[in-house]
Amino acid sequence: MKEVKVSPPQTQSELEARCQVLAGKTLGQLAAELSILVPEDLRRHKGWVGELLEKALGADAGNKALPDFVALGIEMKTLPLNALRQPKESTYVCTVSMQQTGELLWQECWLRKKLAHVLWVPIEADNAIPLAERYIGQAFLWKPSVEQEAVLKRDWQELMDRIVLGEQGEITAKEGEYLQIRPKAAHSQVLVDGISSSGELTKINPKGFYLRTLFTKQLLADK
DNA sequence: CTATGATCATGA
DNA sequence: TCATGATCATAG
Repeated sequence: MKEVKVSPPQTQSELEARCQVLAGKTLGQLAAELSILVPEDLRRHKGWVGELLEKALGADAGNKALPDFVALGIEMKTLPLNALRQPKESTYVCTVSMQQTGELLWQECWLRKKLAHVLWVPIEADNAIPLAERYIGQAFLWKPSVEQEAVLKRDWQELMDRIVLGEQGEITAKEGEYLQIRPKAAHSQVLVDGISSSGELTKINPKGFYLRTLFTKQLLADK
């Protein structure tokens, strides 16, 4: 089995056309076309669906800190759906830098850049459906509305303010309306440098920004 | 270790 | 039941 390589889309309409073709296929069909093996389940392959879709659409960013479709500046995210066809999980966006001290600008932050233009790909994710039989839905492009961006900016600023104050150890996933901060690491024993409230260097568990399911439900409803 | 891709699994 | 906190895989 040799994996099929898909070239990067050159235009947005080319990307949309590829999504049109994917919609209505199962993950098993798509994997077969690309000569990729379907795992038993996702327990030890949590990123498999996202990686499959990136390959199918020709994402070319690899694991670099760039949008998936570099030339188009578009980020791709899968949107796992439950049996009710509603988003089932929160969506990971990016890592939180734990040693910020000075001024932080929303206009320049990584999170805003990542969410500037997103291709959402809904995928059946009900665990009652075998992985290979799950259907791919109709993908849609999204840019934050003025209202959405205002809330994201507020959440981001409130959370980043606490990190600047050295309170990152106290942040829980309960904070934030659309955004939340949760652990993002191989396991809870992984530690990175952070700044404590007294300004000292301290070790803490890495964290990431996630979009709440409440928010992605809205996106799906509004599309 | 950091980035990418996320879902798992348990307590409330 | 469901969100929070924990965890899994891979590349560079």
